[in-house]
Amino acid sequence: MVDGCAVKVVDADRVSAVCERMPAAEDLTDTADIFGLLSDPNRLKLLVALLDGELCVCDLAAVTGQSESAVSHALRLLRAHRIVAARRSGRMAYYRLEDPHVRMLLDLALAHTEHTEAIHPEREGER
Amino acid sequence: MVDGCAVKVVDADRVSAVCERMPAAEDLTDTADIFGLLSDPNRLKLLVALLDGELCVCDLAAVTGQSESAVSHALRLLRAHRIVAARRSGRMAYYRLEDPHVRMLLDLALAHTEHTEAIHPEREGER
DNA sequence: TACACATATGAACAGTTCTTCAGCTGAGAA
DNA sequence: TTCTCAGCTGAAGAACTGTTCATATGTGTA
Repeated sequence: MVDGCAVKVVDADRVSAVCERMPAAEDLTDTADIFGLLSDPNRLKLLVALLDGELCVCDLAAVTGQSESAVSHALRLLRAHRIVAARRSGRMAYYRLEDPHVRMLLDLALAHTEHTEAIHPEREGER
Repeated sequence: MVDGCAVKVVDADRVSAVCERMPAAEDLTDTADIFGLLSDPNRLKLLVALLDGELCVCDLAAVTGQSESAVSHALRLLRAHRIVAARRSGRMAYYRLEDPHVRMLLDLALAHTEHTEAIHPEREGER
């Protein structure tokens, strides 16, 4: 299970302990993928819009201020990862947030950024 | 506060209601930035390694199987966003996870991926 | 002092991701 | 059937991101 741990370590015990607890590489990349899907402001806005319930593509475009094409591309990606799901009705497509796990992440993340008074870093902070 | 909402909407009421609840664009981009920092498997691995406490750069490199240079670059980014902080001791630098908000996101995300039995999608899923 | 070591940094390249544009599909209305 | 409308898609270019290599800084040791 241990990859390249123990090459030139300082605190060998802590290193192997941390390696023990390290999740499988596959789980880490899956998790990173989810975060990646949430890391685009436009996609994030779409998902936030869907927190309250389903919306059709053109309403999503209106709410998020994106082109319908851009929305459609974004939804396709999210749909491929089963984060949203579509319900079709005539020529309309209604999307909803399907992944409860992602919903929790969104709730947690938004709860914080709204409280935290904009600590805009961006600067090379050393302390 | 409402951007370009109400252009060509289907359900005008829902659209304006959702626009009301939509967080400020600035908060959304901040949140997206945080998710972006968590969206790289190597950076994620570093942060997970730091969940239990501080580690020096070379131990982080050993644990995560990355070059020390790569680790240093990643830590610089995370430091600039105040997600990690460094403690210097001689020529060593010990890093710790500084942002409790990010810690919560990591805990939540990992708790799920470990339970959820690999629902590897990647396919164009329609239903 | 000179050297070795831990970490930091800048620049450059490769790979990925986002956006836009043009055209496509399929459902409903005329 | 034909037209319009909602949504979908692929391709192409631009913008961004991560990695590597070479070099720099700064601390402890000889």
